[in-house]
Amino acid sequence: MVIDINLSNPEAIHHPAGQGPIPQPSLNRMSQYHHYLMELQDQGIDRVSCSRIGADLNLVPVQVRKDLQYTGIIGKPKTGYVVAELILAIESFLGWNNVNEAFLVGAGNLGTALLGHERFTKFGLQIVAAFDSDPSKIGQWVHGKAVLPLDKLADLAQRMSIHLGIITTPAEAAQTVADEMIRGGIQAIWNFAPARLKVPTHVIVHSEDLYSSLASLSWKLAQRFHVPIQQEGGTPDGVDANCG
Amino acid sequence: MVIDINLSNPEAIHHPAGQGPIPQPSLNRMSQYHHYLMELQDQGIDRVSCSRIGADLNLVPVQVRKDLQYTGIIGKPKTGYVVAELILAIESFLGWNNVNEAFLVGAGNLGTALLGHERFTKFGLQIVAAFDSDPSKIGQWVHGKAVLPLDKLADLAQRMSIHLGIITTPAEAAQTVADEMIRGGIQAIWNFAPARLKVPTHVIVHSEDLYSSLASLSWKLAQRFHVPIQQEGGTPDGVDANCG
DNA sequence: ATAGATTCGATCTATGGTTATCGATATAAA
DNA sequence: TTTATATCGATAACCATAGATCGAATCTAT
Ligand SMILES: NC(=O)c1ccc[n+]([C@@H]2O[C@H](COP(=O)([O-])OP(=O)(O)OC[C@H]3O[C@@H](n4cnc5c(N)ncnc54)[C@H](O)[C@@H]3O)[C@@H](O)[C@H]2O)c1
Ligand SMILES: NC(=O)c1ccc[n+]([C@@H]2O[C@H](COP(=O)([O-])OP(=O)(O)OC[C@H]3O[C@@H](n4cnc5c(N)ncnc54)[C@H](O)[C@@H]3O)[C@@H](O)[C@H]2O)c1
Repeated sequence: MVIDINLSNPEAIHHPAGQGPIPQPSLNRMSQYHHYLMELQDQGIDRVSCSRIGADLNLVPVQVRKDLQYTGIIGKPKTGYVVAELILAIESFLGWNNVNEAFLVGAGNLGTALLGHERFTKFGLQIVAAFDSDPSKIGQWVHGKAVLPLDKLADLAQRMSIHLGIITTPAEAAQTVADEMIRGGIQAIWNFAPARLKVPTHVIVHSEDLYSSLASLSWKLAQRFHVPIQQEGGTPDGVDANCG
Repeated sequence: MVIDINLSNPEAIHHPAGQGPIPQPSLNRMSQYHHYLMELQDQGIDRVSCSRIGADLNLVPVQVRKDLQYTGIIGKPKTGYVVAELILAIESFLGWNNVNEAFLVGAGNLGTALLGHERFTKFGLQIVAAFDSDPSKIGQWVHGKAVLPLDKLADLAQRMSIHLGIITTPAEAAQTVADEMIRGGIQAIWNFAPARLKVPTHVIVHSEDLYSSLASLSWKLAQRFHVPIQQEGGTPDGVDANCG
């Protein structure tokens, strides 16, 4: 999910050159393009067209073209784009060529998984420390990162100029943690707890709602089994097969 | 990101009573409503209006009303909805009152986190077994679930009538795993690997693309720091604060 | 009992994102 | 060199979703 979307404030999202806003869905597709292009590069393919990308990613070519235009890349008729250039364009567009140092709070199941995910560094995300409130976890090391007491967060974030916070605590604690992060000057929060965070407008919050995805999935699955009668001229199962 | 959306096929999504399609964004919001209503119930509140919900969830009341109508719930003017009824309506709508038994493949970092998440059972998801290809993991128990060899999956899925598969393997293995799941008659796949799965049209795939979220987040963060000049009458930072 | 306030449900409009179309341009083949 | 074809980039049409409005229903307070 993601889905997601659901901009409570439909304020335009502007991209660096100021050449107009970028739709959130386009932004979400960027990492797909990036991943796909990396595969192409591994295969030694150095040029690619929107039609090719679209065919492989199940998108109409014109949508691919529009999305890529936001990165500022310029393609050549008949040839398409240079894969290497395109990858760089996307990485630069997303800011993946700079490192974002982050603090993670909640060294539990999910937090541990994220802490152990080295691949994040390839995408500019460097989790530098973990925080928890559980005395038995404080002082331990998880995947090479120290678990510190939560009350050290704000001060450290400020001193280390950390701008990104990741919340993997239970929902009940999420707001407290977010407040603490903001107190430390953190600008953006990646929230995995199913909670609506109240934050000042200048703070970016991106909530990863797994339950929302689960809802979507189980609804579709329920459709599949409980309404086999429904047949009104459309597809046998009126449910789209691929979304995310 | 949640997200998403990105229906490659804009085929209508129909809901049980066949009273028209439900927008994917509405579906995604359902779990938010559910979570919020549970909180209300904990606080002993038994009635709620769309205005109230909207105020608390940062949505306009009319959108809340529309979303809730999809569940078939019927409200009373002046009073609003009965919280308990509404919760049941949403759960029944999403199929959360039935149990979805699932197989998980890839008992690594993320897989372990999911296996250990008991709360899923509250939402109808019961992960009954894990699978892996790593001989050192096979035969072990993770959070009380056996880790079995992948080649047992198809047969077991069929015999146990498992309809849901969860993929938490590296991207390279995802397609193989998906194929195996489909061979076992699995109808829906919750995919956490950053890979586009090719599946028959009758199989539902929901990809949880964390990199996509990360992209969105890091783009917004990059905006924040690299374009402080941009000031064209709108908000100081033209980036929306809350999305998911 | 009646007046007033509030909210639901339905219809209509606006916005934003997706998709189709068209001209321009670069490559490849004749 | 010329011609055919594929692809880009821009514009325009289209469609889904979000948001506004309005009448009808219900509750509360006088
Ligand atoms: N694990 C999953 O698969 C999964 C799936 C979906 C959603 N989530 C959500 O992710 C979050 C974390 O899930 P989890 O399974 O890792 O839970 P967990 O219980 O394993 O870990 C939570 C951690 O947060 C710490 N914590 C609690 N209160 C804190 C506070 N006030 N300050 C700092 N740390 C605090 C706990 O000590 C613990 O280490 C939850 O909100 C959960 O709903 C998890
Ligand atoms: N851990 C995270 O925080 C995180 C974040 C974003 C995305 N992801 C994605 O989730 C997936 C899993 O991540 P992870 O960190 O748990 O990786 P991991 O390496 O810890 O675990 C992967 C597991 O899959 C198993 N596996 C490999 N090939 C297999 C096959 N063919 N059949 C069955 N099992 C196989 C491995 O033995 C291992 O146990 C990856 O695709 C990763 O990109 C993970």
